[in-house]
Amino acid sequence: MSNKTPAYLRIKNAILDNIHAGTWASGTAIPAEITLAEDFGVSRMTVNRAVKELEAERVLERRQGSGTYVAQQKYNNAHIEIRNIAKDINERFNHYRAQVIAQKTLDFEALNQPENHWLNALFFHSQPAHTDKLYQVCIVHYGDDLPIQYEDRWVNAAIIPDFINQDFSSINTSDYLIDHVPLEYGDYQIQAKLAPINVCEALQIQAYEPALLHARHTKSQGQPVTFVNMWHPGSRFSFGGRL
Amino acid sequence: MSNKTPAYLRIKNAILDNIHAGTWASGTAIPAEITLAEDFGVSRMTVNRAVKELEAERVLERRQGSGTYVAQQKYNNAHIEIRNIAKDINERFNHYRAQVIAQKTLDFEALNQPENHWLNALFFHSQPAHTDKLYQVCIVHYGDDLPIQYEDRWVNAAIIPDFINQDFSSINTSDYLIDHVPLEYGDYQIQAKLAPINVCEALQIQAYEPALLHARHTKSQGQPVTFVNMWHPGSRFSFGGRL
DNA sequence: CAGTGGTCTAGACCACCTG
DNA sequence: AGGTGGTCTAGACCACTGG
Repeated sequence: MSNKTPAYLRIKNAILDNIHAGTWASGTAIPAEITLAEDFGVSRMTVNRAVKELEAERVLERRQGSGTYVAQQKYNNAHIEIRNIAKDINERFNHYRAQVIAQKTLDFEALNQPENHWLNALFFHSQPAHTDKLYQVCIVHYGDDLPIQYEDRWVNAAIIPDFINQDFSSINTSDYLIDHVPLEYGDYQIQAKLAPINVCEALQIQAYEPALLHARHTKSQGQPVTFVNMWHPGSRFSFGGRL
Repeated sequence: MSNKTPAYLRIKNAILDNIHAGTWASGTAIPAEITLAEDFGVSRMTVNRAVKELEAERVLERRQGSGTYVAQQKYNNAHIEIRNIAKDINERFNHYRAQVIAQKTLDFEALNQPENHWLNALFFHSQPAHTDKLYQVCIVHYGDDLPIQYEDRWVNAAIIPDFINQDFSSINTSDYLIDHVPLEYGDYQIQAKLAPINVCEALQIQAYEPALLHARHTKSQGQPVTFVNMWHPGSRFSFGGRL
């Protein structure tokens, strides 16, 4: 009951609820800042923050002098596609196989361990609630029995509670996520790095062999859904595309 | 002041200037919000906006109760578009400089050397004519005197005969190409690799440090125009973007 | 023109970190 | 305990859009 949740977050969620429920359809204008401020009993600056953040997350679009509109559902416009490693490997190799290394739940207590604080920053504004949970899976993807990708993924349990019960040696994590949530926003980073020891071993590479790290953070309707580190052996993997 | 630029932008730029000038080094704390507010003669909320945006841009890191710190600067680049390294570096660093390492012409005889056969495959269907020529340029791009990119580029002389006469320490190769030929198609590849010795030296990195290689092949009206290898230090460069 | 978002103020209370 | 960022208020003026 007692919400120590910041007002701007309550407003963001309320707006998202309205969008999700279909009350505010894509392309239509939502109430003006001043109206929302009155409705929620807060100052306009607080509403402004909520709306501005949803704009940054591409849930809303604002036009000065005109209004604030619900953004159109966006398809994948030729940016980095959400790649499916299973399909990619099947295109280039004869045989694809996934080996699940770990599959576990991080509860409130685990999230409060210092080594997991960076996850809280990504998922829970650094302040996990007692009910917050993350699922973690580590999967090695093989092409013709050669490791191609080490996938280290965290998933917000509140959004996809059933994620942890899947058999990811037969179901691809990306496929499962795409089927169960509309992924609408994310950022990624691609780096060349030396991989940690355990990753090197899983990928069957030497410690000094460059690895290609593809990290991605994905949100759906303003909520962080998943963060994933995808490590690839530099010698067996490259990232390609067309302009 | 009667400047038309918003106060929060002036403050952002002032902070960036201090970082670029080295006054505020990576990892050190910058003045508190209230201090900056007094210094700039604005309210704390205005400073808050400036600092919060720089945090979102990963220029600063904030810790509640502790302070605001200059983040480890890491170069970031979206690789979807045809990017201009000069512009990118100018956005991120104070000073951009290009050093031309080599600039030469490969004639029919040179193209028939075994070590150049792969170029023939890319440009001339493996069968160069006597009149076929390629230009080659090697350029190191610096941000604040730190090497960010080693550019090794080959250009089809038949399409842009005047390419070789340009001064690429002042003109960007991409700019020149875009201005002189309609680039309509290309493919790229991104790899993690150990760079050749000469590239390591030019980039001022150790031989075992992973490098991020971005290779691109561009065509215009069905004719191969340019092939380029762009090497980046893994420690100072990453590709990033949004979905 | 009236309504909207863009920006800004001068305060305030709180949670958190560090000495 | 004192300083820091996190949040919030109740106003304000401006620039822009639309009818």
